[in-house]
Amino acid sequence: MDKRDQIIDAAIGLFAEQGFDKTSISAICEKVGVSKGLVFHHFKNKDDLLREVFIKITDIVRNSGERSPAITDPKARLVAYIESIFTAMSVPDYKVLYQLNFNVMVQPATRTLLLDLIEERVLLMRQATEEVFNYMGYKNSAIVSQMFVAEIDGIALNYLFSVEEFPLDEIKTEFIKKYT
Amino acid sequence: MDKRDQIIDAAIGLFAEQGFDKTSISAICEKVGVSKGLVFHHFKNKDDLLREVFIKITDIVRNSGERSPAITDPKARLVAYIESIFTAMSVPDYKVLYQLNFNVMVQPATRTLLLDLIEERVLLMRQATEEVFNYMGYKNSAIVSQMFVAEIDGIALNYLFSVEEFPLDEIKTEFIKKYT
Amino acid sequence: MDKRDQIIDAAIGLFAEQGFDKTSISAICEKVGVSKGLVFHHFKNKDDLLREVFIKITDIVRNSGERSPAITDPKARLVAYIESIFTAMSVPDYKVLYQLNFNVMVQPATRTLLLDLIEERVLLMRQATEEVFNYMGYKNSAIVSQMFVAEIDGIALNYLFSVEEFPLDEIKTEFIKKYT
Amino acid sequence: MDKRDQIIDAAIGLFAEQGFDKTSISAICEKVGVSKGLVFHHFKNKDDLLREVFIKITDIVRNSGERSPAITDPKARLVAYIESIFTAMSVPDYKVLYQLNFNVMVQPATRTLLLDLIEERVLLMRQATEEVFNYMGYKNSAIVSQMFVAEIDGIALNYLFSVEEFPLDEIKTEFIKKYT
DNA sequence: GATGAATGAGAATTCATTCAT
DNA sequence: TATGAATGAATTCTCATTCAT
Repeated sequence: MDKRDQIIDAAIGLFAEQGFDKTSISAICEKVGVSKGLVFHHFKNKDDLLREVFIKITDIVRNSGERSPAITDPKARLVAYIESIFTAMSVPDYKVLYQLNFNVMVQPATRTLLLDLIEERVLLMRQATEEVFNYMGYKNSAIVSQMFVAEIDGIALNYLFSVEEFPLDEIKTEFIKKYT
Repeated sequence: MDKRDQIIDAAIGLFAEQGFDKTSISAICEKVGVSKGLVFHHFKNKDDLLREVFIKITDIVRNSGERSPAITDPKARLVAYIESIFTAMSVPDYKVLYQLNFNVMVQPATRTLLLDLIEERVLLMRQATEEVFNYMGYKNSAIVSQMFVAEIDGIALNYLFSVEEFPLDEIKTEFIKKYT
Repeated sequence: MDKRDQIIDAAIGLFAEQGFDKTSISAICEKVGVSKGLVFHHFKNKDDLLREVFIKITDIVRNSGERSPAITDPKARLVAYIESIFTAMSVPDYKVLYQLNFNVMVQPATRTLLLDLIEERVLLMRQATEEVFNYMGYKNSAIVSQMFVAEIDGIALNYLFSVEEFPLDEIKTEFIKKYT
Repeated sequence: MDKRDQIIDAAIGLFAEQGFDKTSISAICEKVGVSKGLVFHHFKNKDDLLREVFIKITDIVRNSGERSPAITDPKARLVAYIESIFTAMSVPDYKVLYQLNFNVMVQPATRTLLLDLIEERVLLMRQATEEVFNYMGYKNSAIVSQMFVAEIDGIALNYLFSVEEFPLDEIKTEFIKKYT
């Protein structure tokens, strides 16, 4: 794999684990085994690297979402949708992405930096959700899906950052019940 | 007001606005008009200051929550509870606290630092919520209130950090509908 | 002497010897025996240090110029004036200041940075010169003194940066002859 | 034109505008549209490039000076000589060369690097000047021409780097008057 | 001739923290 | 309590230069 890609991947991991600010370029270099110079050869600065990281994550999320099979029953489709989300949340590889996501959205500095990319991603998720709710015949699907997305965010947040064990499965069951 | 308290207050504001990492001790000193020496006279180090900040916020939250009047009707009580939460969210003074809260919880370094205090606060909120659901006769009030808290978190997150305008009132209405 | 002043003095020497760009903060620190941190404690950044250096030099020049005795004969006064300038040029302590001066004025980046201070100093010198020429009864003393100052600059430049030996005394004699 | 020549030309422009130190090889590459590798293929290092730049400028100056027509009257010849110098100073294309010249002569590092080339050029100018003064019958033409060259330098310096408008024409008139 | 990935040395700057006063 | 000089470690970033292709 390309050194440039290796750097991005290492950055994804470290940014997620330690946060953007607490991750030094040196740490990334050590992980990949390249010089600091190379990072600045490929990326204008640290902020630029973060943007590229964010773009790559969005791509991963986008591509992973496309394998939903064609389910015709509206209710079954919603259930499948919710389940795919909860599954993604608990896959180790994806956990990291979620963590990074929150990290970056909540931090004022990084948030500003990525505002356009965040907006793009939010839209992406809202559209996918709205479609499902439309298919179920909701009249106020716009509001409902905005709430739905928010709630999923909250559950992910509590799951990923909970102090004690988080009963994801029970929550999922309850969540599905509420929406069907 | 005590210089010590002034420092804590300034820190709350700056930590919320810029994040813990991006806020330098110097910036706090400038805002309050004291020397760096004084900050380290009152607080062992920057981490210690953050803990004091977090403790003060928990106190504010705790005290603000106690003025709920005794409502006897279960459903009305839940509605009042939800409404008090949504109201708190939108009061400017409290917004800052929420922001700081997310900031600190999502950042691995600060999260570790405050783990015990976070746990205490989470418990506090969960108990208050569980009581309301118990009163409504929920059998699985433990799970439901955990989900409820998570969802509130998500809504707060989306409200506070949304790119576009967030329709808090419509979401509130929909949210109440779902739980009653 | 104050550490701050020591830093400025060391900077004057090194900036003159090596040029502003080629002088690292580390080099200054080594010369004075302080940490890099201290330099940035006293000066906002390297540019700021340069400004303080320039201000100090202007002060030195200003104070050194005031000891001209009251000579009544116009011609004698001009000669004394020219001689004081040529003397200053050749005193080792002052040589450094001249060198730094040229260095900083010719370099686009530093020039821009110091524009206001340079202007102030140029005015200072022009006024002193114009007074002397006025006293001699020149009608176009404005132009003549501007030319005079320019010529002095040129002579200093050639003297300070000449490849071979520069016959300062002969030039002085010739220069005086031309103006009297 | 040769890529090598294009690089030199771009370097002349950038070195003059920003100074040698502040001009990165990358900047030159961008301007010409070539890779960094190519620059180091043609020039041993950045210092070598500067030498080539200086050599090219000396050539330009040398060639431009040769078109002086044969004037027999000594005084007229001096006036023509002075006028050709003042004219050169104000032609935009030449201004850049003068600027670069000062830049490089005053900066200790570059000065050392180019010492032999500078000496050659200084000699060139001094000889041309001395010839004119000899033709006018000056006995001490060596000293006079050294002073003359210095003064011209000073006037150029003040003209090129003056804060306010510099009255080049009036100065020229006055300058000619003084020497005739 | 020509490219561009890769390096390594060094630069400015930031910042928590200590300590003498 | 209160100040502010002083430190040292870490961090981002720049840049000339090399080298395989």
